[in-house]
Amino acid sequence: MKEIKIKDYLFEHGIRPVNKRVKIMNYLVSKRNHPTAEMIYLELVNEIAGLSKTTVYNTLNLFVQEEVVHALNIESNELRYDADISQHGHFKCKECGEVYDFSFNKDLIQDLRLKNFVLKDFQFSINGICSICHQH
Amino acid sequence: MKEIKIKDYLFEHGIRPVNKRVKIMNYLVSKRNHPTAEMIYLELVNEIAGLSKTTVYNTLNLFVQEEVVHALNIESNELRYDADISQHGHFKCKECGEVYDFSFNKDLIQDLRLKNFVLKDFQFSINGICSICHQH
DNA sequence: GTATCTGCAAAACATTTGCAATTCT
DNA sequence: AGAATTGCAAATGTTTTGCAGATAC
Repeated sequence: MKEIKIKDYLFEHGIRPVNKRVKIMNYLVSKRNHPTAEMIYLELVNEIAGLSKTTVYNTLNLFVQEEVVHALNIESNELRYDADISQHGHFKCKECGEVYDFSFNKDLIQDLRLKNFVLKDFQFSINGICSICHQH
Repeated sequence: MKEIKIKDYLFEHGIRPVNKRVKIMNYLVSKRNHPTAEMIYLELVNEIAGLSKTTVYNTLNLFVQEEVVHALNIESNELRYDADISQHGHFKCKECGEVYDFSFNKDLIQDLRLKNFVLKDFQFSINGICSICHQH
């Protein structure tokens, strides 16, 4: 997605597309690497003159609030961010730390205890060993 | 489960069943309320003379390491603990904050991207509105 | 008696907040 | 000009760590 498209996308979701926001969104959309705020800051601080961590946090919180980005609780000590807001789960490899997406069918949750519950946000994370690390 | 049973249970899992550990495990097993470390501390500090938060954390970390308790990433800013180590998910109500268990079948994951992956720990959390809050 | 456990205080760490300066339209 | 955004420094809140004293078996 081009930056001009991202500008439109943010604008359509009620987010003023100021430069730093566009750059951060562009990073999320093009890398698709489920980064932490720290990772985004470290990658962009050289590219964006005078970027601060506060702005990264402000921007990510705005994106989450306006629902163009999901915050992921994959690990307890850090929040990761994902611009893919379609329903999917995340697998994190204990060996290499890589995060992989996977799909699941929520219709297979059939528990009477959730009768008449309104299910809103799904967070499905699995950890283990990925196929690459498993070969060794 | 009686405290004597809990003593045996801890011992069988390689955990020396000292008094404070038995009390903390007993709390988790009898309440089944997915508490935070803070909640456990506040509930037990009156019952156990001179309990400290450090001991609560030490004990919970030991329980997680020895796999008699699961640490839950339901919310990003706090870890919750569950002595029910069977596979199940957690629903948290946005209104009342109550956490409910639900069962799921891991067959709902059908994704070729996880072929040859070793799936170890499952964390499935949903939030939304529970049936009680939804009536109002 | 020796290894383990405990608790205090301090440290670590990610994230949030207050507020003054800057920037955008 | 006026409102929104930014960034610094300080605050917050949870969890961890170092270490000396207490306790368990």
